[in-house]
Parts: sequence; structure tokens; C-alpha cells
Amino acid sequence: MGVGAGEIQRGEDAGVVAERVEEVGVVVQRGEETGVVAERVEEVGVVVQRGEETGVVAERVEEVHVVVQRGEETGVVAKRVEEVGVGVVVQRGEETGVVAEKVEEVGVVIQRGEETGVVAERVEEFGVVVQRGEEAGVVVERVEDVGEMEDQDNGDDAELMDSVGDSQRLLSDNRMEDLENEDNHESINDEVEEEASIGTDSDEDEDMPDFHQDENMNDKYYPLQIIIVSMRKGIRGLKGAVLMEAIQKENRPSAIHTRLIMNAAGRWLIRKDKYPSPKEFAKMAESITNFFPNTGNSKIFYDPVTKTGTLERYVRQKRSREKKKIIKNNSNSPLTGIKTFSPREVKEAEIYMRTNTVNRANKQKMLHCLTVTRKIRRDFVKDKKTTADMILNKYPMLITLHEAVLEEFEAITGKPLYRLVQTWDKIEDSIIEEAESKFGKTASSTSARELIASAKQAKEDFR
DNA sequence: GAATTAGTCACGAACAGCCA
DNA sequence: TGGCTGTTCGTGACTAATTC
Repeated sequence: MGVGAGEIQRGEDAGVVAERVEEVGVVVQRGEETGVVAERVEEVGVVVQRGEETGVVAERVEEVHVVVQRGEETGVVAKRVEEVGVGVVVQRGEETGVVAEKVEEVGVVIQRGEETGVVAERVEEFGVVVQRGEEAGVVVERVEDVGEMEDQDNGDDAELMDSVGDSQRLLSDNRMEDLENEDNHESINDEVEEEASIGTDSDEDEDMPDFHQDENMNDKYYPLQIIIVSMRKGIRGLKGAVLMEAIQKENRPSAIHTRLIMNAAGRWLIRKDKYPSPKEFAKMAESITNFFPNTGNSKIFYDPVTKTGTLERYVRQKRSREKKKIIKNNSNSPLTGIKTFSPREVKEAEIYMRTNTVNRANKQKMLHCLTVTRKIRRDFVKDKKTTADMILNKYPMLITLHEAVLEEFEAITGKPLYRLVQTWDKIEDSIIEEAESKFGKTASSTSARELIASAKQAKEDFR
């Protein structure tokens, strides 16, 4: 590229437009012309080529779209990478070119001062591109996060971030000033306290960046910045960067803030099939205290000697609870033994059952009607307001028709009722044996003797 | 509309069970 | 036996429903 920083080209001429970086406008080429399209960095748009023309397609970073080329035209076709169809056109200085043919290869187009470049080669690496002075950086690692950024007020998180590199520098002083100058005078701490009271939503986990595979245990620290920003994004406006900022301001982080940081780190550590190793816990604990020196000793989060700490405890219990949750959800899944019928069939069956009593001639038809109405009956039964009386009044054949009960049980549990009886029989025997061995057949306690005797009697009566 | 109540959820701490 | 992992219990915060 022949034009230096701060210089623009108009036709054949070139000139200096600014002495300082802050004053540099964005140089674009429109057909044969080159001009400045924005005076301030904040106004920097994305430069694309439309046919023979080059233009700015977005005024603000938040509006950065994916630029693609369709035939002879270039345009913005999607807000999100998932929607991208063809290749991506980027402008590098005076040049424009397609950098990818397939969606998988789509890179992110950013403007660095007067340069435009691709910052990620793979979709997995796609991040939200922000402009900071003449630099740009990726602040979110995953595609899904791009859409979220659009919903946020102004991409503050992005601006707070510098780069993803080795440096874990904290927030910029400029950003701090910006915040203080904002119309909203509500303190950051208030904001965070409010958010903290909301608690942490497990759904957030879905958006956690997953670069465990690429992680290198030789690195001394985890990229805590990214983890926290993406972890606590978009909860009523509280962003991880704001949280980090608040903690940075505190001499000693509040219990709530410390917890939020730990939760974010802990959730990131949780993997679906693997419990984090002691090394990983230790590394994360070190990362936290390195990033937030005011949190104190890393042993609070994880002590490699005792192999415990708040971080470890959090991860362990979170894993356990989430497993439980999955099991609970699965148990609520539709029962395979219950078939679905059309509303008309169900209605007809309900009317038939209501207007007829069970007899030898219509027994099979009644059983069929029970099958047809089983799904709505389950919903009816599951309703907390439904009493046993209501069920039996509505479906009296559950009392009079023995097969109805057996079929109902098998359809719901997937197992025949006799299996339950057999299993319970064995359990009952074991309980009586255990009681007799513990208290002796001539138990000294009257109540123990009576209990065993009544259990035996009940067993006999049931047979 | 405010106050109260009940249900739910997430958490930390402690304890329990399994396994090498 | 000790480490690892899961479970239980008590607590606090939140929300929806109910009562006044």
C-alpha cells in the first residue's frame, strides 16, 4: 500500500490529513476517488467494495457485518456468520480481495487504522471485532457471541478488551473515563450488586468459549479476561468486563464479586465428561489471583496441598447438580408407551367411556378407549389440582377393569406390574430377615416384635 | 397496592461412598 | 487409607400466588 498513515489519495494527489492518530480519518476508495469517510475513530466503518465502488457499510463496530461477494456485487448479506453464503471481501489498503470461498473459511474483516485485515481464519475463531484507536482486536471467541453483541448497548465489553494475547492487562484508563462521563450515573458497583442478586443462570454456560482443546498447560495462566467476559455477558446489561472493572476498583473484592469470578472460572473448567485435574484447578486459581491480585491468596480458590478450595467445591457440586438435572429432565420426557391420537379420536373415546359401562362385550373397546385417552389422562393426573376421586370418577374402569390397570402401569413405566410385585416381594423378605437378624426372633422390644409380626401378616394377607 | 406466604433454585459446608 | 467424586442439609434469594 502506497499511502502512509494519515495520508489520503484524491485522484492522483495525496496529502496528509492528520498529525495524530486520533485525528486520522478513514480512507476509502470510491471508484477512482479516495476520501475520508469518518473523522473520529468511533465512526469508523467497514470498508467494502460494491461492484466498482467502495463504501462504508457500517458506522459503528456493533454493526459490522459479514461482507460477501455475490457474482459481481459485494454486499452485506448477514449479521451473523452462520448466515454467510459466499466468500468474504476484504480491503487491504488499496486492494480488495476474496479471502474465503466457503463459510468455514470466512474470516473476520476488521479495520486497523487505514488497514483492513482478516483476524480469524476459521469460523471457530470468529470473534467480535472492536476498534480501539487505530487497533482492533477480537474480544469474543465464538460465533454465537456475535449476535449477543448486537443486543448490548454499545459493545462496551469489546472496547474494554485489548487483545487476546498473552498479556492479561486490565482495563484501559480511557474506558474508565468514558464510564464516568456517561449519562448514566449509577455506580458500577450498584450495577454489579444488582446483577449479583439475580444469581447466575446456568444457561449462560452455553456461550462459554470452548478452547480447552487448544489450551496449553505449559501456559502459566488461563485467558481469564475472555472467560469472564463471555461468561457473564448480557445479563440485564452486566458484562464481565464491567464486573472486572468493579473488582479492580475495590481494595478487596466483595464476597459477591469474588464469587462471580469464581463461578465464571468454575463453569469454564467444567467439562461434560471429565473432572478438571488438580493441575487445572491450580492453574485457574493462579490465573484468578494473577489477574485480580486484590483477591488475595490463590489457595482460597484451590489449595494444591489439600486439593480443595472454593473453586474445586463449586465445580464438583455444579457437576453433580447438573447431572441430576439432566436425569430429572429425561424423566419428564414423553413416555414411549403412550401413543398420540387425533383430537377427534380422543373426544370420541372420552364420550364412549362416559356413556357406557364395562361389560364382556365392550371390554376390548373400553381398553382401546383407555389407550386413546392415555395421553390426556396423564396430563390430567399430573395436574396438581387433580385428586384421586376426580380421576376415578372420570375413569371408573380403572377400578372395575383389571386389565386397564395393568395396561396403564406398563404404558407409563415400561414394565409390567407383576415385576414390581416380584421385586417388592424380595425387598419385603429382605426387610423382615434384616429385622429378625437385628432384633432376634425373640426380640426383647415389644414394639419390634409387633412390627415384625405385622409385616409378616401383611405379606400373607397380600397373597 | 402492600404485605405475607409458599415454592423453587442455587449455593456452601459437611458428610458419605467408591476405588486404587 | 487417602483421594476423588457424589449426596445431603441448611440457608438465602427470588418469584408467584394469596391475603388484606
